[in-house]
Amino acid sequence: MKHSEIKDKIIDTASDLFYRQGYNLTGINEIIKEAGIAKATLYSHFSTKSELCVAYLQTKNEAFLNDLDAYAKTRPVGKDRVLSIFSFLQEFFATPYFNGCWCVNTVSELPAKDIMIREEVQTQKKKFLKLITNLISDNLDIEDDRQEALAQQVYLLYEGAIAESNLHKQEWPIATAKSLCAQIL
Amino acid sequence: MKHSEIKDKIIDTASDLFYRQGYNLTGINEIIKEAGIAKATLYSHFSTKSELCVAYLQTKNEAFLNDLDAYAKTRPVGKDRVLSIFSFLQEFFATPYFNGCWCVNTVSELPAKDIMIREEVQTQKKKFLKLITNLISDNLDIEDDRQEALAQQVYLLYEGAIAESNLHKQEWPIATAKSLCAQIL
DNA sequence: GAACAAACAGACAGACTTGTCTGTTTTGGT
DNA sequence: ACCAAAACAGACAAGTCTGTCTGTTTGTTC
Repeated sequence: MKHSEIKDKIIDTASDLFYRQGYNLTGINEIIKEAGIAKATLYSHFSTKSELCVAYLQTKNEAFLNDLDAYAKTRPVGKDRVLSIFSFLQEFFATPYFNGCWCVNTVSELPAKDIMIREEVQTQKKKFLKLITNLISDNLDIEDDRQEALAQQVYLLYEGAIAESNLHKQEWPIATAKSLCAQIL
Repeated sequence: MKHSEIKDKIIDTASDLFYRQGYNLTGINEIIKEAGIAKATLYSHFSTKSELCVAYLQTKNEAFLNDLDAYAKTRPVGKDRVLSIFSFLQEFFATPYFNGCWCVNTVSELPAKDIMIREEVQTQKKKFLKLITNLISDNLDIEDDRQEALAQQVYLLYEGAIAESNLHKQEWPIATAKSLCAQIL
């Protein structure tokens, strides 16, 4: 296996475990066992567990933004395309892998003073907000100075929906957010 | 100190630490040191750390519902009284103690299979949803069959606001939720 | 084939964790 | 003033964790 392939394998395995079980409840030993690599190999790629956590968040978020963007493009231009972020979430919720938002989950586990990871999460959420803003400006006929405020509202609905559908293990928060979003667009 | 006073002291201390630092990052030894009690005393009141966690969530939630209810009653009847839940959140956010939602934070830390605490959180959130429903039916002139759906929307906005204001450490998600709520009432 | 880099297995240090247990001191009710 | 219940201090068991280190094996390049 190539050097970079091993690195990817580590990230993939860690991502799966971190997301399913949580960061603190997943040990380094479990990761290396699952990935089938030696401990020294992991530490030659990532010098701390925290560093691996950042890679996990980045990888997960990049895939999310790409998948969501591709998904939206399959919908007809207009309102539908903006609302598709909730359809996307509904499909994600229906899978057995769904466990809420990786960013929120990770931040909840860390001490408030762990600035590095909190900032990483904030950066990623800003990218997501940017994606929503672009969806709105590309698909709706709204004056420029209202776009930002509308994007924040949609963002808030999405975040509420993913958190609450996970907490209750029910779909209604997503449906509620979607219909409210349709109402304000 | 009376028996029940010691129990309260344990819960108060544990609540403070669990909320500030997280459940997994707070050890039993830290709690007893901070509370100034012996370990055996703690274990005579709570047989496991998990049991103490349930007491923490119940106490915190009860206080929250009572405080919120009392706060709302200081506002004029009508829309204002419903919107006051966001003013309440804004005041909470402004304190140095603010660290998001204790329920969401705790659930994020626990293994998915920890049913007991997840169910406790779901129960408490249903009580909160009930409080919102009551606020709506008491203060707005809305047909009965729309009340439940509206309450779910307001609930979703609140939950999004508390989570995101905590994640970004900024107030705008609360203001956004409040104005969107005012729009749909 | 020799040499060098990287992955391997796994022991180990040191510091944590929860929960139990022993034995001593304090406290409250009669 | 006595007695029992309860709180005290803290050692201890048995397990967890991250990160380091030693030594062996594999794979690639010259």
